[in-house]
Amino acid sequence: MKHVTIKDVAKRLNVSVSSVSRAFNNKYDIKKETKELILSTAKEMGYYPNPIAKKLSQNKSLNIGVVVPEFINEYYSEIVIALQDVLISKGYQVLVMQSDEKPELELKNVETLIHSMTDGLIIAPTVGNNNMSYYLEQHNAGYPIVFLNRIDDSVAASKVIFNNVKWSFFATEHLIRQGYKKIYHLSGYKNLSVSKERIEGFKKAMFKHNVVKENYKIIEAGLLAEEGMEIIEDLIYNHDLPDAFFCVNDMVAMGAMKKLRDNGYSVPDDIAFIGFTETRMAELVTPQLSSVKQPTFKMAKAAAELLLKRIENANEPIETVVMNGELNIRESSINKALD
Amino acid sequence: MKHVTIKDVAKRLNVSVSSVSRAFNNKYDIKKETKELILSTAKEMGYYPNPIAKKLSQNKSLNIGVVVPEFINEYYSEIVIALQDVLISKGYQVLVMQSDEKPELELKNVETLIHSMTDGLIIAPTVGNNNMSYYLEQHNAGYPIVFLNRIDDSVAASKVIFNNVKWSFFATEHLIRQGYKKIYHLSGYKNLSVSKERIEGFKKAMFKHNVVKENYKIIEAGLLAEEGMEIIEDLIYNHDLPDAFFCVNDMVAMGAMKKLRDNGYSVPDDIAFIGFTETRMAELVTPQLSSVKQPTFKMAKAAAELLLKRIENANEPIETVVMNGELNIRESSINKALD
DNA sequence: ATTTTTACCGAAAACGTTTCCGAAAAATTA
DNA sequence: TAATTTTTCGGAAACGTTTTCGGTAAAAAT
Repeated sequence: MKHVTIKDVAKRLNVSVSSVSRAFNNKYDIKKETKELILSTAKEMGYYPNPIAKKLSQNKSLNIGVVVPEFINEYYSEIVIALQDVLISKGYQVLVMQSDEKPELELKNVETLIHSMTDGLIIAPTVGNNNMSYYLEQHNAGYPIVFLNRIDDSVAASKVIFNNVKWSFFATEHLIRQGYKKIYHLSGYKNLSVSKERIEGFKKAMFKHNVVKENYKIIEAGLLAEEGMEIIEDLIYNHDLPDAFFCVNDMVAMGAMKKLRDNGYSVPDDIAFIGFTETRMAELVTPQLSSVKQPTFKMAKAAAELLLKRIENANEPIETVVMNGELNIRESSINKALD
Repeated sequence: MKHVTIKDVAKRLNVSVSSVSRAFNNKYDIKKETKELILSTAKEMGYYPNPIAKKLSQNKSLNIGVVVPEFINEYYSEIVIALQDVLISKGYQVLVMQSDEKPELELKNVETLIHSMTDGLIIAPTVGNNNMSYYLEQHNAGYPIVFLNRIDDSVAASKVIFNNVKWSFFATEHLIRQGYKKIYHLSGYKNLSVSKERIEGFKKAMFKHNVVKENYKIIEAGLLAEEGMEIIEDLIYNHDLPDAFFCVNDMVAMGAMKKLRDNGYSVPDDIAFIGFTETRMAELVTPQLSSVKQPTFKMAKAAAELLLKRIENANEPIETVVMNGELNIRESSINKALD
């Protein structure tokens, strides 16, 4: 596997390497005919510029780091795919790493990526945000970072977030309007900013509609189907079931629904459900699950573009993009008694 | 963002750059004390070797290309995650690209990866395997490639495949043993090798148990839930429903089950189901879906290791690894009439 | 005491590009 | 025709490493 280099094609044509370089990056002065001659014989010789040499010479890695908590679930898979779409089309390579919801691993990954000379970083931080000070330090030292989700509004860096408060408010209000009186929220880990925000939206709806304290409850479940199932087991054991559940995400909702069905309850006739961060499975389960759809692709695209702007111009002002979603009402939250 | 280079630390200590290099790659002769001195002041100065320069100098990119049809579904997400696990731990970076089941895009991705100087490639080829000759040409020219899934046994290259024939035989036989008389197979795209193999296993079971032609059928569905749903619509319209379905994957099975439930059929009482390539959702749907679990992590690990062996030693003989799975029987395929 | 070996280190070439600088050639102007 | 400008190109430095080669000094062997 001997590779053809720029020198080989220069030698073949008796031109200088600079001319060959010029031919490939139509940037500098070069005669049209020589350029075409160079390009055609280069092609014939099977020459492709070595990107590594290019990176070294230009002091740009054209690599971008991405750190997500996981990408086994649809949400972050879609995020990663969308990020790749945008960044690859701009000539970048994308290095994806998972933090696995572990702050130490996340920090290690970020350090690895920074020391690997990535030109910038997009990160969806995990729960323990002790690392944030390090990230901000790097950010302020001029290393471009864009945050995606899971981040407090106060952080002085570019970020793309979903309006969790607003849409969990809408989701909850929808349950109230359907006539459900007793509504529980199965929340995510409470130190996650998205969990906090969804709790806030839930509470807002309760306050607005004057639901009394006895008729709502916030229970910390987690993000996994199993965690939804466990909570339901407890609630059944304690004879403490509401009319409806608003769940932090679809997986928790599906786990909870499953456990209820297995215990003879019917959804939505006995208990209604609405999820969050819609998955494709929402339409495939019975009953179909109502949920809030997030504009994953748009969010990732925005994050990528924000990052590229900061890479190209270090003085680009920081920016916060807040995205909205849509409420998809399906069978699981429709109160037939309303008709 | 000025980076500390090897020269900076050499200058600071009045040693040569070669000594600093030696200190970092404990390969050549260097006195223990000087090495430690260099390492400690390097750390203090915040020096990290520039991997790009290292790659150029060593003529190794330490990059590995991975091409999968998609990674929005669990299966390839897990594959990618497992590949990354192994390869990153060996010091490689992984560049993942999707072919989106489009042969042209796949070819383009592979070319990009090869020209990006990746040290090797792991690929799960998509349907139109017109590209195979190009891949084999590169392979024979000394570029290390390992194939994963979706590939004919005849291809003279290293590969890791799942024993589809055997396990679809087992899955089908399980349905027969449960007493189902009329069994249809919803297959994947017929030009995909995995589809062909699963069809073969299905047929084998039919022949072994002397099921007559009128009592089985192979219907090309695809790989998506929607495609499973469409087929069911047709079958209902034609009053042509069997006792049981063996589906090419869980998504098709879930789509089909959904459509049947919506039309008043009960699973498994009216019609039984078994899927393939188990997903986490199999346990969350009602009834829980029987399926064949593939050892995703093991398969990816094997592929990564095969590739690394070929990268380290070009004369490493090619190897075919055939993996087995497990049959997970759940509610969807249990015939209550049997008791 | 002399020779030989060993341990350690520096100089410099190499990896394959880009890009600055200056010069030759061509085109334009006077 | 001479002078000036513009176009085109080659030489060489630079990017940050690794690694070969050779050399010196110290240690070991004779």
